[in-house]
Amino acid sequence: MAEESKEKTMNVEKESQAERETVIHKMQEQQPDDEILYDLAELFKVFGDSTRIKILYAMFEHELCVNDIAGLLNLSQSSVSHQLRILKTSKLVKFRREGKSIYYSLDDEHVRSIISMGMEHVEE
Amino acid sequence: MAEESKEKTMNVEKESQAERETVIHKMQEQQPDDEILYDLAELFKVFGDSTRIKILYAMFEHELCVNDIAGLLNLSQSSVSHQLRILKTSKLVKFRREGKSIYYSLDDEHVRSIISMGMEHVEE
DNA sequence: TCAACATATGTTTAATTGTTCATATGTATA
DNA sequence: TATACATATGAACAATTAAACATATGTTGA
Repeated sequence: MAEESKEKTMNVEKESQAERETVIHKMQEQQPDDEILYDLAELFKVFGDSTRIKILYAMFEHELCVNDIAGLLNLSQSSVSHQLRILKTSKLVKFRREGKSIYYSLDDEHVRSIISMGMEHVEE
Repeated sequence: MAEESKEKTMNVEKESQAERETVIHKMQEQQPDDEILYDLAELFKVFGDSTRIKILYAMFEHELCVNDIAGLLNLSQSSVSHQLRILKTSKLVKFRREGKSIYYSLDDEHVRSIISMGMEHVEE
């Protein structure tokens, strides 16, 4: 009796173990291509620098030119320009020229959403 | 006449320039504390590594133990464990012990949302 | 308690990356 | 077109960090 119960339990465990392996196997197929996950990581890497986050956040409400940003955040013009290039390349910001100045702004709503979600997580 | 028109234009430009400066000044006050933006960047930094993204994505549907992950993603046990520690510290994953194994899963819906948002941006 | 398994941690090394300084490009105006 | 202003770019350096290897901790069952 105790023997049977034990065996039964073991069988159940074996089965759920086998099931788990099947699930895991399926997951391996469902997992997106490495390339896409690599791109995804690259995207978050761009958000993962405090200077760039400050720049992005500053543009939340209003477009800004390079000098505005440098003054606002107390950063060198060069540093801001380098970071804006990275943000441009990742399509996180867009820009328009007006005379001598170039005005930058957030490229789309995804950017806002991602930052907002992150904020919610951080503020807990 | 032409003179007056020019002056008027200049005034308008001056005013909007002053307005812009006011707006920028307000922004400086609205900008969250440096510390929060620093934490936010730190959070995204955690998402900004392809190994960690792969691990997180693997856990999208199902909890996994360290060995599962290592096997699934073809990573060393050590590497997975190190990365899980980082994910734990950032509260992106939670875990429960079952016998010898420790099962990890995504900590909350924010994690899923942030990754999904990122995916949408990348897939464009 | 001991052996085997699962996970965690410490350390070293190679590669990545943000900033700074110097300089270049581009634009408007006198 | 010459000068000043706004932005971009190149190169060098310092700091960060992921992976690998070795080892430690913790758990189970004999």
